[in-house]
Amino acid sequence: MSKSDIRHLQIADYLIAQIKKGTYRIGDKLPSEHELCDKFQANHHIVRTAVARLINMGWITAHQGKGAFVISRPEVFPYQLSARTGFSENLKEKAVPHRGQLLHHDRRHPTQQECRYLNLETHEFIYDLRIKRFINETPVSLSKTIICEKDIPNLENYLTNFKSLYKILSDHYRISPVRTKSIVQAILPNLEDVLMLQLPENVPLVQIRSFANHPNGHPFEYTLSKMRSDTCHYVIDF
Amino acid sequence: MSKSDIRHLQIADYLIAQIKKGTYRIGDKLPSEHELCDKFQANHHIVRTAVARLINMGWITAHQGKGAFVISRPEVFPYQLSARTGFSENLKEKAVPHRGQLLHHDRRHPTQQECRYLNLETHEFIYDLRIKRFINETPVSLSKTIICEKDIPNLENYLTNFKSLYKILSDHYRISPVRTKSIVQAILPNLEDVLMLQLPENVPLVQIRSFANHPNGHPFEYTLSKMRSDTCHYVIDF
DNA sequence: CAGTGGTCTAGACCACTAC
DNA sequence: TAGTGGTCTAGACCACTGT
Repeated sequence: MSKSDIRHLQIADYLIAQIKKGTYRIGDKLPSEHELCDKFQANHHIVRTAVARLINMGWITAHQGKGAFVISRPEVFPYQLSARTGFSENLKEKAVPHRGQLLHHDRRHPTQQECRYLNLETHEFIYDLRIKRFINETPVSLSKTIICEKDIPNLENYLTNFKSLYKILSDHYRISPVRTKSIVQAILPNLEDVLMLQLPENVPLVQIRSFANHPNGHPFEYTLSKMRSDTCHYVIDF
Repeated sequence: MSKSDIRHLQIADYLIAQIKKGTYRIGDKLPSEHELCDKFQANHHIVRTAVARLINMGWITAHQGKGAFVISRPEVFPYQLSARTGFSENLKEKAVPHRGQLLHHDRRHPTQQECRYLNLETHEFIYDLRIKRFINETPVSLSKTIICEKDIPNLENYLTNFKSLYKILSDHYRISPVRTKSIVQAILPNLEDVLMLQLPENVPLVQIRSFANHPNGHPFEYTLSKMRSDTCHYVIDF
């Protein structure tokens, strides 16, 4: 049996084609799962996995009790990946409501890997920040940032009423980190990501691991971020 | 009912934790689905969706008749995303067996979108190339490239025994395109991608849309590529 | 052949929405 | 209350692997 014979993939493919063709337009309600079962002479399960595929691919959303609707694609925001910009800097030029929420912060010794990344000794200290970011009050990304403590003593003092990390670094330390390298992957969210970002279980995320230097040139910051790419695209200008 | 109560997500999470902890090591066989059903007192279906999740997340592979095994992560290849490099140029420095296969080529008029991208009129011509790329004989990416015909007349003549597009451009036209912009997203494969890349249905892919100029500065090439990110990571140096 | 993963059916029960 | 999507059970049948 070939993949192309698989019933739920066929059904998903057919529904996507219908949406592309305009049979179902943006905002339209799809037939109910019950109706789709009749139409395709298939089981509830099969129809559901097909529908789930459309949800994960970003074609539709479903709401219990209401139905499944072709997505009115929210505006997609370009997120510039460059040597100099952070999340807020990127969006504030545009008139986009956005914010960062500090989930957790910690001052601790670095792990061995973090020592390699930031060129530190294990007895030194780092700050470990977990940040959740929103656009239009929709959660779009989770990130974990590790920064050398010696460059930014007493960071804790500035973390109340957190808004933007790069703003704190700029306002209180006059540091504007310089991104040197980013590694890009596509991943599926783990259970924590699913809960934190209120995602369907199989929506793909862009994961970026970035390294940034202190303006004076030494390794300063390591960030791992995971972002939904249905609301935000990374853009690189060369 | 919260997402964290969902049985198959719990089971997947548990199995992942076991792999991380080392209970199952690289190359080990997981218990059979039947055994997992017993262990978790859950249905075949539920166990299977949990297992499917691990497959899609890249933790395990499954083979009919044999079992499911913790993945011996194949070497991950860094793919440099820069202004000047193509696929082959990127990998040939490393001793990695790789090749490109030309699936299809066409000389035709551009669509309206392609006209905008390449600054063309609808009566001009473009080449439309579909290329599938392999690393170690594993298919890793599919791409669609649109190039202005006027800069590369009679491209057809050089497409037999296709190996690398950028090599053809360099050898026969002395053109080395300059990438100006890339847009990065995470997507799920459509049915065609699944078949062509021999993928599990829900493995996330990195999709990159790139624009490149002719060395003399005018828009020259537009490429949409989809790549598995379990075998290849995009790396950007700033 | 038995054991394993892969696809599908039939049907129960729940939670949410709209009327 | 009826209709909708969401989770799960029980069990059939197939395809592939190793003996």
